Amino acid sequence: MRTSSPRLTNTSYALLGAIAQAGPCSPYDLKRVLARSIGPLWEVPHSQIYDEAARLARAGLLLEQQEGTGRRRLNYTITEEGRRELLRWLRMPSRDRVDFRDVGLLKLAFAAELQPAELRHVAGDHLEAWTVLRDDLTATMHGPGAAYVLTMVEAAIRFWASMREEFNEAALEPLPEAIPAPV
Amino acid sequence: MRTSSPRLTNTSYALLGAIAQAGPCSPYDLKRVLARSIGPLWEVPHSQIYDEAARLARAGLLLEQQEGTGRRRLNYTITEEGRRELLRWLRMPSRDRVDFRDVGLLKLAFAAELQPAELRHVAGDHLEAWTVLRDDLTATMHGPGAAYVLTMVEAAIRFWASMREEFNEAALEPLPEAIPAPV
DNA sequence: TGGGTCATGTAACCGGTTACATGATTTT
DNA sequence: AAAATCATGTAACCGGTTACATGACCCA
Repeated sequence: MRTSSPRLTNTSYALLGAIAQAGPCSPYDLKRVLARSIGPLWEVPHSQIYDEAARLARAGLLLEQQEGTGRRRLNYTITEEGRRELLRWLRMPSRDRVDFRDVGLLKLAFAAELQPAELRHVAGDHLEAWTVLRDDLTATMHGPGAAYVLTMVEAAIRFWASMREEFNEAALEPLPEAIPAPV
Repeated sequence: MRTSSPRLTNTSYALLGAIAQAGPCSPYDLKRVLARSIGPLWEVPHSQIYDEAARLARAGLLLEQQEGTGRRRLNYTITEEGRRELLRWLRMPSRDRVDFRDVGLLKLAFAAELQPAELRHVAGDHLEAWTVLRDDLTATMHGPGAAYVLTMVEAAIRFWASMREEFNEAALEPLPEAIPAPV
């Protein structure tokens, strides 16, 4: 049992946490558990789940077992060592940067050359996208993480809504007239 | 001039936008412009800026010129084609997923095994980190993106603050007594 | 029993990260 | 003129993404 693993990533802990939470899992189960607890703002593609689970098994943090019959799929169980590592990480201060990668932020930052009407359109676009996202995760996410993510999503929705209003008004206002030259 | 480029990434548009906004730039200038407009929630390491700027130049979207004297550093200017591509992207509906990768979300999702006191500690940790981040970006970020990011950061701060309160109260409450057996 | 979706995997590529390294400027 | 920091680059590695592919199960 290899106990010295080549550095665990956040994805590693996501898997450890999911298995600790849900019990023995197939990779597909893991995908579903993660969808419920982490949600669509931090997706882990299934191909990565296969890789990462195998890696964690090699590191001795998961136990890998293959079904003897039928689909012969792999099943993973957390080991005592895995649970210890998860708890250690949970208690450890978090030092990682937060990433908030939203194309809306990029566009906003560099949209100086767009007309107000175009900006309103951009804002409407993103308002729509965030609203769809909210409905999606309201339906699919559960647990303590959901409340956090919802908080953030609602904040984004309020922001884009007010931004659209702002440019609505801007678009309705007549363009500033040239100041008449004093006689 | 190669006009068919191998797919532009968000990072590509970040650089295009930065140069459109700030005029001719050295890679180091770009780093600073991005720090101001995109901020610390979407960092682009300087090594990547060098690579990406060279790629954009090969694609004909930036013009690369080397100083003839002194440090002989590279300077980039946006081309007409680059500006067109930037505008095209700005006007295009955004289809990319938003990524919100916050270790706090992970810990929250899988912290079921922690004691209330430990959870309070986690919440305090993240409240502190987000507060530091807010002060940082208040001082360093400027432009329309800053307001958006601030909105999100303030939401996170409110969330973690209320979460810490919640577990404070939980910790203050006496543990539920065993119900006295009826006589 | 055939079509669709669920489930499971493999493989190649590449953007991005991390680490190394050094020259130019500024400060003390 | 030494130290510190600013500025600039290179290079290797690897996690993560994308694309390919196939077998099992369900339902009409």
